[in-house]
Amino acid sequence: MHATRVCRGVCVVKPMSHPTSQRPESPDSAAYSPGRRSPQRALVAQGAVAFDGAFTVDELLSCVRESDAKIGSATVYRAVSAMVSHGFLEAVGERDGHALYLRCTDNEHHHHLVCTGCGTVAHAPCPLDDHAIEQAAAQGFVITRHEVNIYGLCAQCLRRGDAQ
Amino acid sequence: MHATRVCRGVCVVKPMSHPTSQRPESPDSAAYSPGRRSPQRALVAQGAVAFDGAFTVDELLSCVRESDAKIGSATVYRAVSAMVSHGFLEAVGERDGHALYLRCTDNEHHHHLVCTGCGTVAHAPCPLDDHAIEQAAAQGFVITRHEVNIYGLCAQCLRRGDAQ
DNA sequence: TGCATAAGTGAGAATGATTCTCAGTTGCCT
DNA sequence: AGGCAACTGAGAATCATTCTCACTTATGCA
Repeated sequence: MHATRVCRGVCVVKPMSHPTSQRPESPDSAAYSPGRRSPQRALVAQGAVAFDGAFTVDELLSCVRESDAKIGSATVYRAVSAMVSHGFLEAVGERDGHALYLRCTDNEHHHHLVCTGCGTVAHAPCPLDDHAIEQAAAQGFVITRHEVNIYGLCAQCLRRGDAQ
Repeated sequence: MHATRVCRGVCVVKPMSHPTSQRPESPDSAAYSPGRRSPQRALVAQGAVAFDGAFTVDELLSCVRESDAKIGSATVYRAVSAMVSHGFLEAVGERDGHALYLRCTDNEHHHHLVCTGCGTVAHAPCPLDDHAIEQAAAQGFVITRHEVNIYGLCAQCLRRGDAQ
């Protein structure tokens, strides 16, 4: 059951940069995930924060393996899953059959517009405004869940003339 | 590149019924798919029309196999893929890891609200109104593609108290 | 009609992201 | 300190979907 606030407006939040070069924050695993703290989960959280846009589990795995070469892919999948269910990460669609995730600190309910060229993300409004929900209810429907995935190209990728 | 018309309103279009009992239309394969006509593709199209709501490829396969027990699953996947790219079918999300498809004759651009209990479908408005698109453009973004999947429960399933 | 050919078919193998299993390991609570 | 549940790594398993390949068959043209 999502929040149903209308949020109009699309604003760029995160220009992409290579995640391996910096670690801007050091989030404690307790900050995003319930249960025990482990160095692996902390590394995965750090990796997620280091990405400035949408990323796949594979990309996150590569990033984390630079700090811990022996970390298993199942561990990263498990950590991502925990972070998603705890709201630290959001699923924002897919790229070439790989699920895309995003660290978004904006608590206002909204969706994301992902640049298919570089992963840069913009905010997008939620389609489920009060009007839509009322009309669904008038027909006897109760909405329980929704996914909105929007893809496009950012200014930089348009300039570079990236395909797709 | 989708149409961007705003379409407000949610209306029930298709109460679900068992697809095996009737074949309300007999669409010619030429009507939905380019290329050669084959009895298999015609059967798949008939099966798709027989469903009054969202269905998975598996369900469609079972339905079609009542007419042609030897039809291969790859054939149905290929036919569904052709129908989707020709606009005869639409992907409307997933159920238990199986993609959901829908035959919708409404040409107005909109999305669908799928009952997770029975597959009944309602129309839902598109989130990408002019305002959202303009604001994306103002940030340099060009939207190329979007997916909106909404799930809920219809009046009947709510009465029956179906879970999820 | 008869033919050429490309598109469609069926069977089964391949793919590949994700999940599961299982035997350790290790935080954390008492 | 001890107990135990949660976490980990390795690799197997899952399973929807796609691919391959040999065969069949619409369809357009001569």
